[in-house]
Amino acid sequence: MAEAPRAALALIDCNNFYVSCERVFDPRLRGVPVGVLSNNDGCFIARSEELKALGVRMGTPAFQIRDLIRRHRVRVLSSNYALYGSMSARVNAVLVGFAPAEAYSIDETFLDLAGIAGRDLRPLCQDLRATVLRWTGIPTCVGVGPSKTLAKLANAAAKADPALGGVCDLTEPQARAAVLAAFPVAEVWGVGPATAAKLAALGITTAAGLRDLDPKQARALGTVALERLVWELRGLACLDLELVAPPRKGLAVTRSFGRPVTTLAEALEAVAAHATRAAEKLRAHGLVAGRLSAFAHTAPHHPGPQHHAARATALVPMTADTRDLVAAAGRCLAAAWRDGFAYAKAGVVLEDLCPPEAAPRTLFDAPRPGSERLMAAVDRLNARFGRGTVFPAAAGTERAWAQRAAHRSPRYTTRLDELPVARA
DNA sequence: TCTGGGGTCCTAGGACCC
DNA sequence: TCTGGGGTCCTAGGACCC
Repeated sequence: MAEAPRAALALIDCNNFYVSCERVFDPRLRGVPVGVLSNNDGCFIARSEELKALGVRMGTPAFQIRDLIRRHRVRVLSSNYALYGSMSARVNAVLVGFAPAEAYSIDETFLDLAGIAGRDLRPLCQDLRATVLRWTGIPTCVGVGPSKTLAKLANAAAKADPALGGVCDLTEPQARAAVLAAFPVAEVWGVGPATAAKLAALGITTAAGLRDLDPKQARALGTVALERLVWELRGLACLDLELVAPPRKGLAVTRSFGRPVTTLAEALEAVAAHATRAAEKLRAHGLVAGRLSAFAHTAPHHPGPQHHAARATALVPMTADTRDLVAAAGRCLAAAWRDGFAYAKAGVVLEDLCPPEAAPRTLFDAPRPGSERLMAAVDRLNARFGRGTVFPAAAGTERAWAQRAAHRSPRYTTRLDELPVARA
């Protein structure tokens, strides 16, 4: 009987992805501590190795380490998602040339190496890293294992130990034992703080400990997800590679305000702008929505009275028309609004998404005539002349509530007027 | 003064039905 | 002197991920 092909999944993870993207286009950022901030210039969401070495943790609020930033001349950047999204597409374009691929997140891709398994995979993985680096400028690490969870774990091991040269292969059970015994269970993919605490109470602190937990006990302790994790750590793949992206279920546009908002009029403007952006995203996916909710809430970190204003409504008929979504969002927020609070954040969430041809027909609520053609024209104008060229009046022009983004780099790869310039 | 945004999956519990 | 059992659907909230 022929032996079944050995399962081998590779996870390619870009190193310090956002920082690496910035460094591709600005060499002055190389070799110095660099951090990229979240929206609103709030906290650090990407750090160069030099910044990690200074002890700056993921998610640290920028204002808390102002001193350290000045002392060590940390280069601080606002996030530039147009650049990162486009660089991510470049990396994936390289990877799909190697093997069937699942783009898991903006900086991680799984590859199915089963067809190539049975020989040493390390030279292939090194070739893959070198090709991505040469063609995109982005450094990566590669982890290989018989399941997604073990591939993730192998990747973390490759990142942690420079001696491995950026590649760690855990397909062989002998290779796994030592790595799992040294790997903190709290860092296993799928184990968050709540589960880690429950496991610690049982004396389980390493990935090896979780692997050896009775699957039934794992299910009782957590959920079916924790039981699956035990099997995955034992080398049994429970999570399939998703070569075709599953249909999207929901979509949200939420933003903190640049400063506290106290009036309904201002919050309505913000929510109209968010609904406008949500409608654009919805149409870009070729979908319509059946349900919308809008919210505004106060800042949970701040003292003072807290309030979370939120309402949802059905969209009948289902729609992707900016005018419908802006109107629905405004009605929801106005209905939920209470005066007397300092609101910090607002958003619009769309759910029950489906392609228009799958949307139920309604007898009495006909869709707006000409909606599709009008929206297509608006999208074309905004694509050609820049986002925000055409927008509903309700979204306002003052935008005093808008976010800070004081340090954004140019959109090198997606805007002609922001192309990098080389002087020779 | 200053603490992100956008997703998915799972479960419990209520409403409702036969 | 005593109130079934089982099924589906929906929603809210928790947990986790990047």
